[in-house]
Amino acid sequence: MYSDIEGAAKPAAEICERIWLSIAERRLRPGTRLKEEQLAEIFAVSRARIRQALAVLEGDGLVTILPNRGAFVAEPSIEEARDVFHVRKFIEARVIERLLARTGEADIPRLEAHLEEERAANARGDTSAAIRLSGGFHLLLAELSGSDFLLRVLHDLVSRSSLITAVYRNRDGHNCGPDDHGALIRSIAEKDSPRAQATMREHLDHVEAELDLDTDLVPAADLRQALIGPTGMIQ
Amino acid sequence: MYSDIEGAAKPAAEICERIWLSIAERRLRPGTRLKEEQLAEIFAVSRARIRQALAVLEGDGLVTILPNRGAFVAEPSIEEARDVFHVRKFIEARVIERLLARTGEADIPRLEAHLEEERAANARGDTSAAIRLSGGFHLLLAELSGSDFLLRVLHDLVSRSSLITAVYRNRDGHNCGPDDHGALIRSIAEKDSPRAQATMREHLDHVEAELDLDTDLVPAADLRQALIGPTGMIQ
DNA sequence: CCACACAGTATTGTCTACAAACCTGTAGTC
DNA sequence: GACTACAGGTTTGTAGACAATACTGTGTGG
Repeated sequence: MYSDIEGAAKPAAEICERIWLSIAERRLRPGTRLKEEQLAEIFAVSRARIRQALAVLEGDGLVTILPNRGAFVAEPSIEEARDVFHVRKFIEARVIERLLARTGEADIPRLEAHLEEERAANARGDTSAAIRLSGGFHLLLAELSGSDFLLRVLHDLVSRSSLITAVYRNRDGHNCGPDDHGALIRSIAEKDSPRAQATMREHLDHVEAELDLDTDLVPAADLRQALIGPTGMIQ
Repeated sequence: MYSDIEGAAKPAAEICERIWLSIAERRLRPGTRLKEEQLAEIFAVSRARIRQALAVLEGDGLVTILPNRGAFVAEPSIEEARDVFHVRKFIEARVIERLLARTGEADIPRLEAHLEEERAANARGDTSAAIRLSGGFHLLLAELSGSDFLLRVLHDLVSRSSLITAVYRNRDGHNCGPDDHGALIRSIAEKDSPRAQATMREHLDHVEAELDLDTDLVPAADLRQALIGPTGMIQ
């Protein structure tokens, strides 16, 4: 997820990865305060490195930074969740369009190798790896599409999706089922662009359907709303 | 453009704004090296502030940072340009969809006030203001849509579009004509979502059509390609 | 005369120390 | 008894200095 970030500072990407995984695994709940010095001690690095890691995570929508206040695990709203998935459907359709427009003969083996890793992680119950690889599959597609821009946008979207899934998922299923990814690879191998795009759309619909985006039980997004309610009256 | 960035450090946003405007006005050409100390002296701030400004600009695709090498004004490829406009059409359609789904009675005056500013800037030949307000119109729509996520994504897209327009525009016209924005406001006022979305799409098509995205005359994107050519043979 | 290696210079990356802002708890006053 | 003002402590923001890395120019060997 963050391992492919360019830069001499390898540890910074590692810190992002660890924090991101902790959020995706629900070990860090939304709203949790992330003190810089505390993180610096945990990761045994200087505060400066923590600061730039937090800045990256803020850019990906995983943490919210309030000036002079500190960093907190972000709390995506239901509307944001819908927007993210809405946009993802278009972006990933474009990714597949670009992917199939390329030569792309050598891509299938790489995709299947990735899928195999996913299956192995699921088989041995390695949740961390499963989450990481699940998002990584979509990023691999974007990478193979050859568009740096789409890769960047999708990185952002996948990152946000991880947080959204952690907050709103209604059962303990993983982000994306490997079966869906397998079907996706088959569609791509057939080089039928409209059909592959449709498969992707169904896959994302499927992921979105596993979320509780209908309830108003947003988990303490705002203290005021959580205690008083939207109307402003004490309930 | 960058003026609404949250944060105690107001100057950082100002630096981003100045650099962005210089790029959009073609005062800074793609590939230009941006030395930190030099910028620090120009803006009379510390190098640390420059670094974080450059990091923000890199996130918006305006500059490219090479580790241990420095920051350079980015050089968007033609394919990236197409991707950006392709994505913009979907994002801005979504913005309008969300905007009209809201109550949005008080929005029209704000949009018209903004349009008036645009016209005034154009009338007095203030290119800086015209560029700033032209992008700002689209950001205002996103802001009025009420979606922080869409606003963020669109900020990124508008930013990249500015650079793309600066590189590839085939005449001296501004980014967006105010007339198009006027038609857009009328469509929105009528609360006919499909029609307003179509108007937006036409507007973006219009902007894209003013770019030279067919030529292979990418202005020195890569020194090797610029001097030797894609085939690798001396021409 | 050309190619390679080396050293000097300049620029970036990182760390540590200081200053400013915010929150919490306490004392004073109406 | 409750509200306001103030002080202490904690946390973030900023600046400056040091170390690492990459580029440029010169010298030497073939």
